[in-house]
Amino acid sequence: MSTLGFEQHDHSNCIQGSLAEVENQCKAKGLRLTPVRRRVMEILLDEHRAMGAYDILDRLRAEGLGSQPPIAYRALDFLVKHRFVHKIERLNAFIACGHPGEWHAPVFLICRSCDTIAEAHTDIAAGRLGDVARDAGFEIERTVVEAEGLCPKCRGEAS
Amino acid sequence: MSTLGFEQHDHSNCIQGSLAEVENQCKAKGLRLTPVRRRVMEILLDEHRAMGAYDILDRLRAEGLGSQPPIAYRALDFLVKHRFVHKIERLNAFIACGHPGEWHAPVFLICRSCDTIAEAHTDIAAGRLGDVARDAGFEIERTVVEAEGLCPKCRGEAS
DNA sequence: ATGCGAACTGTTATAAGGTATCAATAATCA
DNA sequence: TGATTATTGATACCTTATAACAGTTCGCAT
Repeated sequence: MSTLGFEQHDHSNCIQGSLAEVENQCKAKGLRLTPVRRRVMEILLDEHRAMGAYDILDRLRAEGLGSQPPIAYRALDFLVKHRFVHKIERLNAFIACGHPGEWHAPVFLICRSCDTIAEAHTDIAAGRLGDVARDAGFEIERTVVEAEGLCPKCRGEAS
Repeated sequence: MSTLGFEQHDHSNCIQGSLAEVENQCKAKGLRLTPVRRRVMEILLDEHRAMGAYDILDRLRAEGLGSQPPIAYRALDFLVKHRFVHKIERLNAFIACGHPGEWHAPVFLICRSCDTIAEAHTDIAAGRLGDVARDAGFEIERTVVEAEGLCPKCRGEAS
């Protein structure tokens, strides 16, 4: 189990590292990290928060990289498909993955107060969810696991 | 742990029972189960599947119970708030709860082939998700746990 | 190097999901 | 009964997402 997101970190380093990792993964798998896709990845890494597709599109538009919804959605589809980016279903928003490319079933902890999102990894399908699926004879292909609540910082302030 | 949804059952009985349960819960808690709210609950019980808000609105409209989006969304907000109905975030759709009113954190198993959805209950926050949250110092208030894959029936057919 | 198929981009149009606002009405209770 | 609150009705609007098709670029086999 590992968690990222509520701690401080060297962000410029994290951007470079993640981007390099995405590039490596693409090279290794023969995927095309085109300028739009690369830029969407960079934007999400840079902002380090969940962004709506139209927020991303606004930034692309400002940079002359495309101004219509399909441009952003197609890039996001690619990045999500290859697990470089995750979609937060609860928020209809997208966030850069903390472990790009590695196989994992992510778990998100969403703070309703400060909107920070932590991404954790644990073999959730081996836990209760796995029990439930096994019991029902259900074969899991993808999971959406999101918890909403208060992060450590906001918990402290609320009390 | 309990699962409902991939088995056959006496549906008219299940509708009556659930509706009676909702009525009881409302009476007990002093909630107003108005005609629109009651009808939305009935529609969802009747269809026994995840429905979009606009699907529900179409049925309300046909019955003269309101024709504009807020009518449906307000009724759904009420039903979701009091846990008589759940929202499936992955599908932007709503489904009648299998255990109306009881406290629970639902888990959904969504079949991508036949669109059937099973609702299971397990104390998921006490499992891996709980571990992750505890580790991060995060206080969980709500959870979204949805698995996509193949139900027993479609698994059999696919092989 | 050239031509072919597949993948990607650009563009238009539109579908689907959801909310803000304010006026009118109905229920609750002092 | 009158004040208060919850609910409904209606208009307008915003956000999120996709379909469809034409044009372009890429990668590869000849």
